[in-house]
Amino acid sequence: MLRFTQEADDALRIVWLLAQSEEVQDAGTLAQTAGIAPRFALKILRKLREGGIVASKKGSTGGYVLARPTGEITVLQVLELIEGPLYINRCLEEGYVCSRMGVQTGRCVVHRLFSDLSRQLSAQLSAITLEELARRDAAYIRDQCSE
Amino acid sequence: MLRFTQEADDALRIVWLLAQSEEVQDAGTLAQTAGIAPRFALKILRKLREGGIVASKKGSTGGYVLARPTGEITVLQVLELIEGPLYINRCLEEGYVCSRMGVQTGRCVVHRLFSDLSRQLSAQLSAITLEELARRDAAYIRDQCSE
DNA sequence: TTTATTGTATACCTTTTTGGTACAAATTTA
DNA sequence: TAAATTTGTACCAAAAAGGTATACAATAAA
Repeated sequence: MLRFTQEADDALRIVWLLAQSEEVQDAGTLAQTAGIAPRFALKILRKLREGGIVASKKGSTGGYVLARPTGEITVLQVLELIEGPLYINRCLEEGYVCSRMGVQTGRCVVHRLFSDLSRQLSAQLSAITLEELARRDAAYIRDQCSE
Repeated sequence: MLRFTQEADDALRIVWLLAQSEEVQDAGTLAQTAGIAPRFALKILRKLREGGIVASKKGSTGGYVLARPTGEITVLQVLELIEGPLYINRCLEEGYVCSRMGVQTGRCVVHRLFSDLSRQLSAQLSAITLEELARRDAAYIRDQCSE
């Protein structure tokens, strides 16, 4: 149905919250303010940590922080970390063998169409860093207030 | 996982095949040349018919034809007919109520991000008609041969 | 050193989506 | 009438997604 998963959406929200403050935030608080089931948030946080987007600190004053500056984390990185490589259609997957409609000769129209779209989308998403997102947010709020 | 469904892909292939020839083509033949399970193709063809993209003719010499000229059928129309409205994320759906992160004030960054992306993608897909697709295909083949 | 708090890891369950099938009925042509 | 085709409804099975349970390990503060 061409949807991002809930999990990817949630991940983005968590990362966004972490980008809003420099301080360590614990999983429970993050989950609550983002509106995510606590256990599920932990699952996501683990993936973010393994992917090097987030760093964790254990113990009673523990929690999570961004592992890198906001200018070095792109939306695409977050989404792909959760969902895997961004391919808009099955036939674009690594190692996918398709025997239909001229693929043998590299002439499948459908394949090329999806391939182009997928590339464009990836390019767009990798151009948006958390820093950029914050800039947009600020600009949006400014515009709202000036009305 | 942000994938178009197999069904949408199949629908596009069927429509593409129909666009290649003016003649009536029966479901069996279409299914075979497109590499789709025969019964499944029928299911798709029914949707395409209800959606006014394809016209059908019953009886022993029956089959399917495009209901409109190729310049008046867009890729978006075909995809949305199968998958429903193109929303890249849940929170963009009609009537979806989201209580998270400033949506109340219309300030949810994530929502706006997905909203923008979704709109862009829709615009792109609705700009591509079957006619345009054929043009691209011809251009592609021309380039291939000139090498 | 104990205890509370937090993260880590694995396995499991439930629901939804997706892909595909069965079968009977209706329609047209030969 | 017989054969070939579309039509329509209902159903089923596999996969993906979303979320939970349980047990365990690490850390910091009391």
